[in-house]
Amino acid sequence: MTEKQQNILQAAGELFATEGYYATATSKVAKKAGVSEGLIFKHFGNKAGLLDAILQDGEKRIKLAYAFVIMQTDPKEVLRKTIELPFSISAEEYEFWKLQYKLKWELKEQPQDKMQPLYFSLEEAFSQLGYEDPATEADFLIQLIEGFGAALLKGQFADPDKIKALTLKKYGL
Amino acid sequence: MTEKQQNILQAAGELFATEGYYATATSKVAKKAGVSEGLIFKHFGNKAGLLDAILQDGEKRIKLAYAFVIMQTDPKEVLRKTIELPFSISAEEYEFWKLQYKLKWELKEQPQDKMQPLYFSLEEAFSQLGYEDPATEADFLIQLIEGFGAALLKGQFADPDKIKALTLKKYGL
Amino acid sequence: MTEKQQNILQAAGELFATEGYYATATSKVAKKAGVSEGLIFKHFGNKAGLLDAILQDGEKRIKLAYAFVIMQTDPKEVLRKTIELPFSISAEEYEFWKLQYKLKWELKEQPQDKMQPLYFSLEEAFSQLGYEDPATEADFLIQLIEGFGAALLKGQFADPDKIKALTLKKYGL
Amino acid sequence: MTEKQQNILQAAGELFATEGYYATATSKVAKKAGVSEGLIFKHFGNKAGLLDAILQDGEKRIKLAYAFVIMQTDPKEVLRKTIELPFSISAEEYEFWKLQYKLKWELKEQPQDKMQPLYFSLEEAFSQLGYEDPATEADFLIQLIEGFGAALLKGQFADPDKIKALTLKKYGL
DNA sequence: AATGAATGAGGGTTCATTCAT
DNA sequence: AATGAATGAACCCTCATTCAT
Repeated sequence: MTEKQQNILQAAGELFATEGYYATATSKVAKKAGVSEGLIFKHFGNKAGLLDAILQDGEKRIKLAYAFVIMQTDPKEVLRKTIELPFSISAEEYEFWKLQYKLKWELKEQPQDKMQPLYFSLEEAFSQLGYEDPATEADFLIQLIEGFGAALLKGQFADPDKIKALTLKKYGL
Repeated sequence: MTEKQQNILQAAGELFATEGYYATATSKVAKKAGVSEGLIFKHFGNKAGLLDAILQDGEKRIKLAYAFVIMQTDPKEVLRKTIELPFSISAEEYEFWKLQYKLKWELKEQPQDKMQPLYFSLEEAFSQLGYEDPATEADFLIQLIEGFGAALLKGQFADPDKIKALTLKKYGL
Repeated sequence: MTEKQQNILQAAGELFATEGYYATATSKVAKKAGVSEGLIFKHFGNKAGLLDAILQDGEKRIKLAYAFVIMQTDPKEVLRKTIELPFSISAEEYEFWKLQYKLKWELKEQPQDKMQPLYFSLEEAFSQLGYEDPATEADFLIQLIEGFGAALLKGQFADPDKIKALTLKKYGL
Repeated sequence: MTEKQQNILQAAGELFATEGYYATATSKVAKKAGVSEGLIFKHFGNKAGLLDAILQDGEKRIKLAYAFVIMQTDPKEVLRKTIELPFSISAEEYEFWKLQYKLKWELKEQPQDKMQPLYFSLEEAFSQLGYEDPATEADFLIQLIEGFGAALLKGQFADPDKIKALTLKKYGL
């Protein structure tokens, strides 16, 4: 992967995240990346190919983020790390996550569910903690943190810390 | 409002909901509405004006949906109706809600927060029920049902009823 | 000629004069005239018909302006009145003359030469005054005052009075 | 400047001169230039940009034409060359001048006055020749030749040579 | 006489993509 | 690997004109 390829991915990621996939022209990507328009197509075939490359790159990063949660052995720790996940997004990661959420709504064919491993891990944790219906609890929590992620990215929380604390408390953490 | 205007709004609503705003050509809207393309611009000025008309129409419907919740006097009933809200979307309303969610991510300038009235109502309910931090509880619940709405629209729940039951139970309902 | 017809002619005249014929939409004319778009076509057939009506109306006014010059008996007076013509345009006539000049350049088929009667009158005057080549002198003077008209309408003269005085002097008036 | 760019300018110049700026579609320009329509916008941004390019090109040519007059040292020669200017337009230059005149009336914002240098030169010449009011004489002559130019382009002179001769004679040349 | 909803052709412009260099 | 000139389809929008009322 040459430096220019990296620049293209970086520029496209930012633009797709802020403007959206359809609203971003390849010419804009080229300009922002400091690269000729033709090069994008040389490297990624077409606009969809460019998107794929970004999505694949994203999948790795997401799996990495979840891996840290999953590898916890203490079930309480699994829950805690899961809940803390959306609240710990750093400034650099911000754009990246915005892109993930945005594309989830913009694209017709949903990128495959990347939550699957987390789901199993949560189910196991709830089971160990003696919850009645661990599967549904896992579903519930996953949707909760997805919702939190969305709200945080759109700045809808007056005080994120309070929400985090309340959530942890609800799970006895 | 003539019949053709209605047709345009209907067609545009459906297309924006399924394809997205940017990905939908005005020519497609015209075709689907059985109308000349020029008429769209005669009535709504431009594509953004068409979107506005849809959004305004949507706001009315959303407020109506929430009004039913807010007018409950029993605080427990307020909570119950709030939680049941996303699970009671009928087939006809489905497209409409999909559009609302989709646009929330696609558009740069967020349509104003339509949840405000619900927020106050929930805060009051939690307060009456003796919750420690009613404001944060309201925030929490709103985000929860927003997340549920998104998940339902994308078909991410294996068994919605179980989720609903679990949620009600968590709130002692 | 109804009042609305007058309004249309008035509005169209002003718009054609300031914006140009091609750059003026019939919808703009209708709006300015306070009239429905359809009415223009009811009365004038099409946009070209509207232009024709204006042009014909204009011809009358122009002939009237020249008639005053032509009916002079003293040849010196014919010259003087001819020269004074462009400098005596009042504010109300301003728009009208601008239109005439503008259309002369914008339209492919030139409206017929309205100067013919003036030409004969000038030729006769120059002849009586003993000029060597009266026909060419008439051509010359007509072009001179056309140029002056154009310059005045575009505000290219620092001091119109001086130009007028100089011109009169050159003709011994 | 590639060859295709030249073709576009050439085609646009001719069409703007004969049909007018507003009445000329960019698709027509592209067709005449043997070029895709998109290329016009790649190179000139928009239709107005294309016009600007033509206008700037024109300014150079006009200045060149006047430079020849201005560099004369003999004041009589300055006058003579000024008067001869409009009568010496060759067939190739014809289109170009027609465009200049046409745009002067069609465009709202007048292209800057290109006559300024000639004006100073004429004022000086009249002054040297002992004319009473050189400034007004310069204004007068400039308007005269502008009028002649317009008349020649519209073919309003029965015998241009006679007009030229008469004009020279009036200035004692 | 008058309206205004409705049309369809065409306008300027953007965009993903190709290709010679 | 990289450029940038070039394309053609599609896009949003405007306009003169028609027609039912």
